[in-house]
Amino acid sequence: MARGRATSADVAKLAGVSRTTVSVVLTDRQDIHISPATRRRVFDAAERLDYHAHAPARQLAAGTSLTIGLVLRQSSEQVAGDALLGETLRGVTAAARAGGYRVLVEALPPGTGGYEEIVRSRQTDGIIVSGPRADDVALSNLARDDFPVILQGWLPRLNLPSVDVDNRAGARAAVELLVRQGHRSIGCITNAPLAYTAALERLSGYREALEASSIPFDPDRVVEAEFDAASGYRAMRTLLDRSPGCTAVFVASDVVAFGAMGALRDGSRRVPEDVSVVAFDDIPLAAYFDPPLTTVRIPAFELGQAAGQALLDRVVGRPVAARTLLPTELVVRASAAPPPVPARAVGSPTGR
Amino acid sequence: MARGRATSADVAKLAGVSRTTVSVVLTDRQDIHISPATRRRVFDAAERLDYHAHAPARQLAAGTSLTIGLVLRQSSEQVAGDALLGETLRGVTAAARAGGYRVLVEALPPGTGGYEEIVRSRQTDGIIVSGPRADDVALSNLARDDFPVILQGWLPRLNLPSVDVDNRAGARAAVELLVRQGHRSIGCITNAPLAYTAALERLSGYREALEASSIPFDPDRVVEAEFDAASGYRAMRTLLDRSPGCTAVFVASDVVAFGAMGALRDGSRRVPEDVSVVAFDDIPLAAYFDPPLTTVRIPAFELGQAAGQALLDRVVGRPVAARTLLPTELVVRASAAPPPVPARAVGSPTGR
DNA sequence: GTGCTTGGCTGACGCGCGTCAGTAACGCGC
DNA sequence: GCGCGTTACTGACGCGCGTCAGCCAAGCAC
Repeated sequence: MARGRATSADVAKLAGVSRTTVSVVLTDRQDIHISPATRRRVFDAAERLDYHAHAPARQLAAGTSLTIGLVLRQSSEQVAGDALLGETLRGVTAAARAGGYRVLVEALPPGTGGYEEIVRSRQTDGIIVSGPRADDVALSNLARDDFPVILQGWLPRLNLPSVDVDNRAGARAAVELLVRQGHRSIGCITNAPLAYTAALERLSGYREALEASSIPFDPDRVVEAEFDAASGYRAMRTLLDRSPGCTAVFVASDVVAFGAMGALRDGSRRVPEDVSVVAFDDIPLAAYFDPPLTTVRIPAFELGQAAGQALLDRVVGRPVAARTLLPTELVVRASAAPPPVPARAVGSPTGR
Repeated sequence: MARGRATSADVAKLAGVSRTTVSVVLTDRQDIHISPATRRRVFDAAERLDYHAHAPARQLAAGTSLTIGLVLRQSSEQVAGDALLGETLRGVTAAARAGGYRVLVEALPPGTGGYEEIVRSRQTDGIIVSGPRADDVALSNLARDDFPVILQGWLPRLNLPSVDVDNRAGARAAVELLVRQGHRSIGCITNAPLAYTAALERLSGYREALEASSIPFDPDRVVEAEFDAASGYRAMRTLLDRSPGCTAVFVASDVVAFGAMGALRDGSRRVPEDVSVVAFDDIPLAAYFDPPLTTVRIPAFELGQAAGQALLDRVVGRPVAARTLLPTELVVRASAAPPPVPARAVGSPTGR
């Protein structure tokens, strides 16, 4: 009885007006004037009947679902390890709510599909695809059919608006700090296989910083990890093997860095006395690493919010930038310090 | 043109059948027989037109949204620090998908409201409320009106089905390990203020373990933290002040324990040589703590899955247990060891 | 041939809402 | 008194689908 059963017709009858008037009042349409007295009667009746408009009916009639989709394409391990996911999710929902929208989440490991259905069936007005992969057929179909899609992350080919963090600039800033501290032998452990654009971008930032300081790039000093601490541990062992002379390492993920620091401990290297570590993400625990981690902060909430906002813009037809890059911030803590031995040119930008 | 514009009428026309037949075929109704030939014609036509049923229209006609809601009531800090959120979310979506449902997520810090609207407006057929608070008026309204609601977490008063991890048993197992190792002076740092039932339950488990071993409960040895590593750091300082004699601490959250271990380091206590630490959650990083953390594993994915399944059962009217408690598992690593000094009765269950 | 089933399909209604063209009442200037 | 807005509201249609009673032809027993 009380289960939201009242319809707008009931409200109309109780208020002594037509259903149209009820609709006009409750959707708060500005272009049609209804006298304050009538308006009030409608509100009262609606409240008395505990009326709530039936969302599907409204969606059918209005032609809009007022819902956006968030599709998580990351693998299970990525999701599990992504300490910033909650923040990003909050950002998306915040942006959606601000625009009067809801958020439908689809967590689909790559391989499984079917998420295009939620937008093709008009259950959502558009989707944000997080962690897109280049081999995603559904995604290119959607792009071809001009559905509202925003990429959170980046894909080179597809002509879809993307919102991301400025991975390259962030990585560059991190490595530049190491250079400024006097390091010349700097390793790099990626956050993921290089098929992931974010990993590639961060690696590019690393290279840029080296090149800007005329430090030759040495492929032997780059080791790929994949998302979790275990891979970071292994990568650091490999790096220590291949390039024992490194005085600093840029690890492109805090979680991976956590494992890497474990490997340094096990190899009896002190951080930062023997080896400096700078990482990427600034997860909540980073400040409590031992030593506290110097890392590049990702504005996770803002990232979600920006993606949500971009999608809403796209949905209502406002222009959307092809690529939005959110700035990062280097958070300096204690895991990076000048190198141990002769310490050439401490404090000067390069050793030129 | 290609934007999902084809309706079932178009399919019917192309296939040379009625709209009813199209509906019957595409919704795969078992109780009405359609000849294989006709069936095939319908499928072909649908595919040729790239037909996708309009979800809102279907929802309106069928009276079900095939969508469930997941309402996150945790504070922003909790969400940010909840390393297991992604897993739980995956579990919920997995259960939903298995039942043909979608998941709508509402991330609403306490204080903000309005989430009851998604179920009152029939946008979702039911909701899972994660991190429910006792003072949530919307929640009691929903319970009163008999809407399908599943609590993830527990609330004493409300008569709503709940799915949770067995916090008490998990905590008890953790503390029993410490007792078995010979500890008699065991502190406790909660994961949250005791207004949170999970925190209270874990504290109860701690007390039970002590009582079972005839170790007196000392309120001075219990310090409340709140979700993050910073509070764990502070709590441990307090505990060290108040009860310097503790040889072990049960910290009811890995993240809090991470901060607490920082405080131990700063206080020149070694783990586990001077102080043993056992925690709760088993976040992905726990295995890489220094030393690797002995902790109680929460089956996060299964938790979400169980909650999702319970809600689906509730929605279709199947009976649902009033309280489902998922078992935890004590993961023994290196952060707990027998106490330093005389080590009374190592290996025997209690020191009786 | 008649009556009765059965399989295979359709016509028409209804779900609850948004919306537009239209109407009735009213004021106002001349 | 007439024309001409304005204001405040309503009637009726349509959104795209699920569904049920009912229809027709074919098969079968007698």
